[in-house]
Amino acid sequence: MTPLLTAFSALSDATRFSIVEQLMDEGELPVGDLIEGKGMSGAAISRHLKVLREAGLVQQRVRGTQRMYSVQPEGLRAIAEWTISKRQFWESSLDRLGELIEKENSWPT
Amino acid sequence: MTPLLTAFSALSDATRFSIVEQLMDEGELPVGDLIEGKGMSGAAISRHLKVLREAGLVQQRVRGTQRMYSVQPEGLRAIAEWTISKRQFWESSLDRLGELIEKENSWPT
DNA sequence: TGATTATTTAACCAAAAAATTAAATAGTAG
DNA sequence: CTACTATTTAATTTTTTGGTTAAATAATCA
Repeated sequence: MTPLLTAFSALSDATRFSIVEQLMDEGELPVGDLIEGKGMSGAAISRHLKVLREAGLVQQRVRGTQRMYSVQPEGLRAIAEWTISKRQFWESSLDRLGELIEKENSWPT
Repeated sequence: MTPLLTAFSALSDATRFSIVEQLMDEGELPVGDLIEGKGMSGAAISRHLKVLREAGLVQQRVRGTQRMYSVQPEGLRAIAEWTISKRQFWESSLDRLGELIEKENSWPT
């Protein structure tokens, strides 16, 4: 599977998506912190982390007895590039998007 | 499932992704044209189209005996918004991205 | 109306994905 | 070295996904 499809696939699961969001919000975290509040066994979270790792969305670092996880740009960049390359299909009606992007700062055509 | 996760899920399948790409490249097409070259039965393609429709990624229009499909911005916009809102995580190393975006045209912070 | 074309839906099956519990690994501390 | 903590891997089960063929729908045409 292409890196882009792998990234879409990894993010299509609610648990994995919430892990990525948490790492974006709170920065580098040990697995233990990622298990809390997900309503799932540590083993399940561990396997989700493996999927995210293989998709290039997160990276692992060893600190003593724990593994620290953080967001890795690679997988995300694949999505960003694709999205931007297809922007003609979503930028047309800027209604809600206007909240995020001022129209002065436009993309190159 | 949230619209964003539904969109990721819909695009994570190679066949569905290629349908979306084809519609973006060639514009509105009847189902028959989408079946060709996908190496799969029409019934299978029809079910993939249903998934894409429910994800808001494509729309259907009836023309006589055939259904014409085209890209719909909704689902795509969910991905675009999320990607842009998280750009700090992928814009850092602009190496390959520089090909798409001139640095003068930057996003608002 | 009856046949033809285009597409969807139904019933079914195999393969992949996601969860569980239990066992294995690895680092740290006593 | 032994025990403890943190996390991963194994074995197993359940659920979901994606494909198939056959039947159902719908519009058009002779």
